[in-house]
Amino acid sequence: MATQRGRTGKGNGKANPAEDEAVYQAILHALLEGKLKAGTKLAEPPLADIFGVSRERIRKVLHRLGAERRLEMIPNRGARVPRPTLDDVRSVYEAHRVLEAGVLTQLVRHVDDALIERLNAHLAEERAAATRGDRAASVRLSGAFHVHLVEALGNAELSRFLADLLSRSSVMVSVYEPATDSICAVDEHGAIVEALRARDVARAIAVSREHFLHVESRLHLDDDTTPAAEDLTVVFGAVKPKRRKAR
Amino acid sequence: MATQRGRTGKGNGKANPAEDEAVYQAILHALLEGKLKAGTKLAEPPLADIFGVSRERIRKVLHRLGAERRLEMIPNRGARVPRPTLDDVRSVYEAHRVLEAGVLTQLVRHVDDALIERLNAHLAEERAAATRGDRAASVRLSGAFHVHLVEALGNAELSRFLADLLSRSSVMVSVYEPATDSICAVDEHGAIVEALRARDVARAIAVSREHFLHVESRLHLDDDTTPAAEDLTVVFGAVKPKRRKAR
DNA sequence: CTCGCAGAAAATGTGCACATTTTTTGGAGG
DNA sequence: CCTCCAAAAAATGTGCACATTTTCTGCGAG
Repeated sequence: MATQRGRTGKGNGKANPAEDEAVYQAILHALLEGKLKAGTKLAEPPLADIFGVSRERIRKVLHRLGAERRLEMIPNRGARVPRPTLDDVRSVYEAHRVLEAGVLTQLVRHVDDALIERLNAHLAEERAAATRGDRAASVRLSGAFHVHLVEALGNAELSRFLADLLSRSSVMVSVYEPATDSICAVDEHGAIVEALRARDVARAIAVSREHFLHVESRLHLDDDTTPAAEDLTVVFGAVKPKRRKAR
Repeated sequence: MATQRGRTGKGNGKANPAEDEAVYQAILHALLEGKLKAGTKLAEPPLADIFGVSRERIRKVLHRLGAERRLEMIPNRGARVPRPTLDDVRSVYEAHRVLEAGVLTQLVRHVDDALIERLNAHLAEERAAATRGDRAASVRLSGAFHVHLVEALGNAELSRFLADLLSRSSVMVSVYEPATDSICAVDEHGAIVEALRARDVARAIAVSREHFLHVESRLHLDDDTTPAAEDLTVVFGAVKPKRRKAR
């Protein structure tokens, strides 16, 4: 009865954009969180089952994620979590590095005390998280630092591009995990702010560059390439278990 | 007979990805070419009629273009050609400027004679088009110059971002047409190459910056804001007139 | 035991029939 | 002549029933 199968089941096309968004967010979140391992197949029927929505709903979301290049869509063969190569990862880091060089170049023209103050406040947060040993917060704040830099320019296009790069690299760390030990070097962030305060473009760029190369160097290839079969019901554990399949 | 309307028309789900692509390309092309004025409503039924495909096909393409932010999608209200504000345009130009600063910074580390030679060859083409008075070619080559620069880095992410910016600004010129007179200053491109050859980062960036500001300054607001109602059959004139409506 | 290959099962792709908005139309009243 | 409002018309959104394609399965030949 759960889904009224009686009759020919004429469409009752009731609009519910929030539901689309919920499914989208759930899958995206699982993706960014690294809960979905690279190579995992995302089939429509099981997902529709798990979220308790129609298959069309799932289909639309999957295609959207594909258009955003967060999923790999193959015609007639469905969606898979992409398995980035090491070169892909380097490409993303390099892009971030190049972008930040441009951002810093532009930023030194607009630095003011207020900006420096805001950045320093952020650095304080980072240090607090580091000494606290809160790794999750450290990772998050580390990325947020670069977001702060680009957002200081107030350019929506650039901000969006950076957000795209960050989300993509955050997925990648789950494949090429950058060593769980020491955290992203808050001091390097501090050095960037210091160079900015001094209006020293060359130094800011140099420090930023070193920072990225440092992070990049920590990447190591996990050649075990786990076949990565996964149980989706576990990943999206009890999100909206309207219906289930017995089998 | 063209589209077998007899029977209840049960789904004949024959896959034809090429058709999707054709419709997508047709609309995208019209958009980039500036044939679709800002604010134009793109309704599904007429488009389906013009291209001779099902409405679902059109719908999918429209949503895809919306996801790429080339069309403005409003829930329950369909797709419209976006009407960028002057600030939007400036934002795109600024993003391009900032990005190129980063690209040049990175590029001076990898310049070699072969690259300089390629760029000079391109400049020769630009000059030829300019003296020939071929405005269309000039505009195209002017954009291609910047593409050459970023592609010299061989970074797919950066190339994609630039392509995105360029395609967006090309749409915008149809709204804020940057004076049909003198062309994009080939000399400024030449100065960038010259600075690259000399490995002079600061100068390259400065020249590039001036170049963009120069182009930006030519933008002028067309406040006439044409109501822009348009006949789609004219825009997509006889692309695939399988069926037509009499009315 | 491996390989190959039908047949079955499952998954993806598409048109269509509606439900739900939104937009247009046509007067009635001020 | 303009404004407001209800009914009609048109457009968008959604589930579903298929067709098509891919993947899985079982079994027999080498």
